[in-house]
Amino acid sequence: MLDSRFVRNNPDIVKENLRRRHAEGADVEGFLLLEQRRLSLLKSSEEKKQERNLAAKKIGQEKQQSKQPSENKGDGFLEETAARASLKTLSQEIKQLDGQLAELNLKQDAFLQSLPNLIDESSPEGDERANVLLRQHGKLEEKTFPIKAHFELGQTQLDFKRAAKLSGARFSILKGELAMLERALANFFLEQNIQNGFTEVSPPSLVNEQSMYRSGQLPKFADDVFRLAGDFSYLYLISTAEISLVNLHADEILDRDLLPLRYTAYTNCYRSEAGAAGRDTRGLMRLHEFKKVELVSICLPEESEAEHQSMVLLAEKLLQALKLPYRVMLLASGDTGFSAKRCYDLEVWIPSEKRYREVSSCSNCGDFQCRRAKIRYRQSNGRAAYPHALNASALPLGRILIAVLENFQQADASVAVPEVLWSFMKGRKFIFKS
RNA sequence: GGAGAGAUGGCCGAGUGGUCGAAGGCGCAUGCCUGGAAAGCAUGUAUACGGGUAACCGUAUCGAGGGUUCGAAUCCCUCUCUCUCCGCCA
Repeated sequence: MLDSRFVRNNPDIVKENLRRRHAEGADVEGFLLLEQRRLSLLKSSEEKKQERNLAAKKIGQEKQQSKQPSENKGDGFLEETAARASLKTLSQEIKQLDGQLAELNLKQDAFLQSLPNLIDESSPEGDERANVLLRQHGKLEEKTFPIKAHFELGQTQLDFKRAAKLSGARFSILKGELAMLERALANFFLEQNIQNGFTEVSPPSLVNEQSMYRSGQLPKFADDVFRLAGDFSYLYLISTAEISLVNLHADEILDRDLLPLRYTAYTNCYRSEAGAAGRDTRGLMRLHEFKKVELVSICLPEESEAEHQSMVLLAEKLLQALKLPYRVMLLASGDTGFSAKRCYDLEVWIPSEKRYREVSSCSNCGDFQCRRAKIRYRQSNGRAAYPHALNASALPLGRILIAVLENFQQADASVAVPEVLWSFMKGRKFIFKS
């Protein structure tokens, strides 16, 4: 969320940002008018409160004094009731003003919640076609045999038919060696992340509405997430562990020395894929439920750039260790996520599709999420300030399984297990060997 | 699910209608003391919003929301959360 004062004082920057993000439609001018009205109401409400407080205090003091010696009372009783009557009117006026204010505050909040983060200067302008290729790693090998898509491998170990029976489309069942491979990947990712200074967290996968707002999923992306029904309709299924991890320190003022706080979590992720009907309908590419290892870092503003770079590098190293060909893209303004200032995508080579597909978005959100979530830290001058929040997948299991199955498949439809996973695979060097 | 207890500042904890943004302690910061440190002493130490170049001023906040009152941390109602005991349960 952007600071209301910032929006008030820099409406042109906000408008320009909306244009760059191809997200026009937010009524900035309307917001300015609303703020004008809100601030004038606020002023008169506070002035009336001051008047009321002073008068009430005076009554209190007089009462104290009259208690002590038994002085003359005179017709003080009459005066008192008259004064009280006018104060009562004042109180009612205040109540009315505050009612109107509350309404405007809600509108203000709704508008600010709907504004995306300011895009970083370094992000190229345009939609996804303007994304910039930063670097590429790994060789694209020509196989001597026809490549099979991942869902044509593994026979009964990758079972979409039964998954449909249990749950419907966009669900999967992994069995045997394939399930083990998924677990091996998860363990490998987690252990690498831990070695790189991230603390493992096992958080809830169901979070309340407030958590969804705080990390930026709501209100804009209500269609993309699953929500429980009935008595538990305040709970949402997380679409990424980022939600749980960012909310860990919501409403806290952190000791400066605690930063950076680096967390990694292995969780299921749930997405409605509302806008993706008909896309990636086969295989593991786009599911309602998938598993992912996520990174989140809360760090000092002056360190967030370096932190961003090192998190991308960490995710890249995982792909390198698996020997998967990938490339790194700097996302253009129109393709960068709602909460992010700047975002790098890691894309891995998918042989059956003959193209790179996204496996990780590494975002620097600046203070956007922390302001929303009221995460602060104590500066050395004693004042509280918002730290920066960053997140990255490292890495998602489904899409990495696809990449492993397809990139390392053999002529006999078996698949070579990447060497770094052997120890997690009870020494298996191949799976699907008949 | 049944019965009970509780929620106050970074932490602990006092406070049952007025001078309470809130005693006291811990922690932290600065200064004095010291060869240096500890102890001791002194001073300071919440957040948000609005106004002001600033010093500062105003308003709000004692789990959340509502009510009573001239005035609420304190009284009333609703909700949320935490803890203890019993029952059930992976």
